[in-house]
Amino acid sequence: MEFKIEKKLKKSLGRAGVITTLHGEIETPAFVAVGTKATVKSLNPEQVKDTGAQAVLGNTYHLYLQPGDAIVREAGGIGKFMNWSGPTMTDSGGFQVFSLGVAYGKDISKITKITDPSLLIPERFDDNDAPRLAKIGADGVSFKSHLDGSIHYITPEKSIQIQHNLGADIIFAFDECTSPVEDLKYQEEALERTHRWAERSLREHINLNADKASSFIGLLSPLASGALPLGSSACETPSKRESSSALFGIIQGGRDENLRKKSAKIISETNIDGKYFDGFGIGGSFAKEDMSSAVRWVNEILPENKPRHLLGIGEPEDLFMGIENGVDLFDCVLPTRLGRNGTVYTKFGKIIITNTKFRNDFLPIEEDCECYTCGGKRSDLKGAQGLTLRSQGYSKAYVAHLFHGKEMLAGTLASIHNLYFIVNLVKKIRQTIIDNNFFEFKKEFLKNYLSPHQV
RNA sequence: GCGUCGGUGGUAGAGCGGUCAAAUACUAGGGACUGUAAAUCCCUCGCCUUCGGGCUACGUAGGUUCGAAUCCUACCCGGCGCA
Repeated sequence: MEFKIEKKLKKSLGRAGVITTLHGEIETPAFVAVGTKATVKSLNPEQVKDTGAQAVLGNTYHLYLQPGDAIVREAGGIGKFMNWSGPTMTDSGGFQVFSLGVAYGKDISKITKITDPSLLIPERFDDNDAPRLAKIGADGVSFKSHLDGSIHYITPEKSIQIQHNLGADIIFAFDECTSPVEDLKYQEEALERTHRWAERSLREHINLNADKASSFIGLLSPLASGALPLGSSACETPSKRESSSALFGIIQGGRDENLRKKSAKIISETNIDGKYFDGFGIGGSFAKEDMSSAVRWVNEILPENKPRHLLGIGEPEDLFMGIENGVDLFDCVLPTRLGRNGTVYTKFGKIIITNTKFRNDFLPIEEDCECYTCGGKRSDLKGAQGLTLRSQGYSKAYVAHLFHGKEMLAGTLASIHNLYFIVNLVKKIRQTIIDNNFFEFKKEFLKNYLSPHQV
């Protein structure tokens, strides 16, 4: 993996660049589609590609449980397995330490509305035997499978081994995403743990690469003698080579400035015999107000020449914030989850498509949207005189009808629109960095998007 | 015509003397969702309300009872059986 910065945003940390992987380039800043279980929910890879998404991010924990990383490896890696030819990434399972741990069954998530963490500290105490599916142990995390209740102990080494089997282009160190509700003392402990795990992740990654390199040499000998192993093809060798991935370290530290900066410093300096992380993830569960400062503190310290991924974010306003503060990659479940649940993005804010007022609204979700759902990607249609026509696309009334009827196509059409909306918002922002009008665009977009007026 | 079973909120369907404005599901209305325990979850769903409560309701009309969706009578409507 390589990363090249093309242009920097003046008076800020922002930049536009290109990440080159063995499966293609990612022009950054970029929004990566989330495909937890090796599928972007309700979309096939072609539909994902048509939204403009350049990469897909799967999940270690989910794919380890089902179908198992051995199967994915046998299939030729997550990309081949899911029939996605572009760049792929996998998350380490670190988020599940949080979502299946302290956050399990609670009203806390990636973004919390609680601004003052001290408000919730008392709750922590009568909370210790609350049911949870993830428990942090001495040198890893024990997970109780949400599928069948079986217990799995995931260590940093295990996470990296699984991720090597999954074979994504970019993989992440195993970390602990902490709850914003935890106090400073806990955040410190957790951060030290994440840092120890980071080093172990990196070490395992390097060891596995070394093993691969030696088995790769081993593979060469029968080829050199012209004796192809039965069942193998000439493609085998390059595909083995393709399995080498880049490892990103993850910064944590909650909302505390010192911890965030310390984490950025330690993770960026972590190395095994002079081998460092290839890029960085910025993790954590935030109160929304804390996010921009946390990102800025971190990115001021991280080396400029390596990509930074703001994990699990975000909403349009978060994307502007992140990009301005030096983030290169984002991923977020919102476009697809909101889509499946009947909420769609528009430049004037989100709308709930099932609302009564859309039942007889025969216009597309956004008339000038270029996504398939809104009709924009239908320019291949020809009129009587051979003129190119713009399809009317699907109307709000129709999409609403599909939701009311619980038709599968509902989630698909809404997800296509949402993913297109977010992916292309980031693309537009990238272009404004290159064209030197980022701040104007940001002001104009957010003025419309955050204002309450209707579509 | 006789007998019999039944008629409950937008729908289906519990309730079978007080704790019933009536379980539950669906529909409907509104909302939430940020490295996916998620095609999920939450709230509302007779009318009025100063949110304490008030009023009208379980086919219709009477009656029994301190009290009836629940018991009795008549009538209306529907299913089934017999003529």
